[in-house]
Amino acid sequence: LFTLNILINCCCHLRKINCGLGLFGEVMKRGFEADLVTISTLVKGLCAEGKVVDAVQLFDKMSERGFRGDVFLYGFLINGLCKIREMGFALELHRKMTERNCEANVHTYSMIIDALCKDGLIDDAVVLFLEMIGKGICPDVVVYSSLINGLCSLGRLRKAVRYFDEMVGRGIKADLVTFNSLIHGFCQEGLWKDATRIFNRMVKGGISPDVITYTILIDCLCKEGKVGEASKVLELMIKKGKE
RNA sequence: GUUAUGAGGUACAAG
Repeated sequence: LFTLNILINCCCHLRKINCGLGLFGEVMKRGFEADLVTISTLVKGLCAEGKVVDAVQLFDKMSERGFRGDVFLYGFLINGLCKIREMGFALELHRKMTERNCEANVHTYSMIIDALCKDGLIDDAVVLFLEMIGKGICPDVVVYSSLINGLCSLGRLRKAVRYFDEMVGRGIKADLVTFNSLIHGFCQEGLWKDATRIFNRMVKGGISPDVITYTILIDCLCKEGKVGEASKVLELMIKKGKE
């Protein structure tokens, strides 16, 4: 069975999930029982090729036979469903997971919260966020950044800043992605001065801007017609790159 | 011994 699992994994890496499924069928016929790793590997492979629906079906079929998944397997499925924006199914699976005594973790919540934010369903995301805290699961920088990013893309900057402060208040350090999201949010509203202020705060906090940070600022400044400012940022970037 | 140095967050452009 270990051999089978390794072979299936090879198929997945080669993006040949059908070969993996073939092996799986062959071995099942010979009376072997697939285990958690077999199913997880197949599910992951299917999701990687965008065949999320097949992955869910496989999982359901195995579940009928008494198979029990773990948080990781549920995580793979939820990840797949979130990527294709099947949030109804993702939420349902998340609920089922809990019912089956498989506790959700920060990753499963994170994937769902992020996907809801991307769909502009911030309020639903916040419900999940509160539910998570209620269960004693601590949101991390990724969860907060997802919310902040979601709020920023809707232009709800006040709220975004509130979550930022709440996060810092909890002792969670904002990272590069968090700052990039905030800077981008302010830029989108044309508030490039505030964006620059946040940029400076980030640098003071010891976080080095990356190419994305500079792209956000330069893009925004150019679109605002502040080409002079933009070239200053560009120069700064080049100078920093040489340090 | 296997999925597993494992699953989650940010820009522009392209499509």
